[in-house]
Amino acid sequence: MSLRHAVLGLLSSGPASGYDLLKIFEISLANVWPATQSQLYAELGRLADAGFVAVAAEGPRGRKEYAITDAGRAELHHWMTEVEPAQVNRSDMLLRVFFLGVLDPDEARSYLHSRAEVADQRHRALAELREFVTQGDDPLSVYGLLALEWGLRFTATQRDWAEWAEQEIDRIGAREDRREVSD
Amino acid sequence: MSLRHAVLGLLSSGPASGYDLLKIFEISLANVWPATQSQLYAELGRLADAGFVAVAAEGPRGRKEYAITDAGRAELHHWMTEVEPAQVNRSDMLLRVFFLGVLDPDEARSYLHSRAEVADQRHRALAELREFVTQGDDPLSVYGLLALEWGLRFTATQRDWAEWAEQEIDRIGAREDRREVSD
DNA sequence: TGGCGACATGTCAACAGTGGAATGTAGGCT
DNA sequence: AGCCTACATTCCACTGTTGACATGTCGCCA
Repeated sequence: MSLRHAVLGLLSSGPASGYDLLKIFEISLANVWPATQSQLYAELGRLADAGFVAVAAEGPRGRKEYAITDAGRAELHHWMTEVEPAQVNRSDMLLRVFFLGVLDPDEARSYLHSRAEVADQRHRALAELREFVTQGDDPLSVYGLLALEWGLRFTATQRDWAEWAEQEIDRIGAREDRREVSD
Repeated sequence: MSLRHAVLGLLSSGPASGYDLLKIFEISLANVWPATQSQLYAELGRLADAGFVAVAAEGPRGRKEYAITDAGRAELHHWMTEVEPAQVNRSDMLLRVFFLGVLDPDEARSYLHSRAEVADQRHRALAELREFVTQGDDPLSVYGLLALEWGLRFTATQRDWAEWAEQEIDRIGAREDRREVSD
């Protein structure tokens, strides 16, 4: 049920159409809570039925501008302050780690190496984005920068872990070799 | 479609019933890829239809032991080596950060403070788990320890970030106060 | 003025995940 | 012998997510 709160959150800083929201989802929320167009329009409909948003204006091409209502603001506030964020986040990246034993050591190392590279790339992309964003003036909201910092730290941790884990595979191999000799 | 690979991965180290697998999901995979009983049994059925697993033995109480087939092993290997892990992971924790502006500074700080505390608790629980696991002998597979280390690092990063962000809220407040004075 | 690209919304089928209910059996303890 | 617990499976309704398809319009530029 977080899509609905993402929409309420976006509308909390001003009215927008489904189309507008879709753009914002693609740009700023893409790495946190991606949403497709079908989902978005459907959610706007449900939100309107529930009285959390209302059509504030109609424009050309059937454009409907939605604005958040007081009930919507209350719901958003409630979600922000009273609802515990989910504690588990599924990760197919980590799921594979559990089964690394089905690969041979070279493949396992290669998997971890790729994780490190991907994390490093994402880290550098975010660093560049921050550069870009802090230079211009008003830019991404202040809170967007907190999220960006999270991404920076997270990708760095991920990269370092993957590099460590890759070396760990070697150490495991060495350990098993010794055991074979002593057997 | 990762549930199916989680099941294949578990079956790759030996046959098990749906009930057995459910236990394993609750214990070792709970933090990586949680699954419910209904999902599991349904997936086992589909996997059997697809020829990736087969009923190896039937036991008391209608127990069916499933074993992975060669086709299943091939599918698992393919998924491990050829399929790119998802790069985005939805996070309602981070989604809220984007909208921290709708809260007043006290509430925002409190939100971040809770995140730091939860992360710290989880960190300590994992540290204890590792203690427990590395003391006994064979324990969690070696690769499980890589995942555990990931959790340790991730929770530490999360805690540190949340503590930093909490202070950042103060700095933002101070900055805006100065601006008000100069206006 | 003709057409293209961006604007804009809506619908549908399929799959994935959640939570709960129903049902029944085997084995161990008293 | 009876009962309780753990074992074990199946089904269902609901929600959330994806991707594709369908449809139409406005405004600008050649």
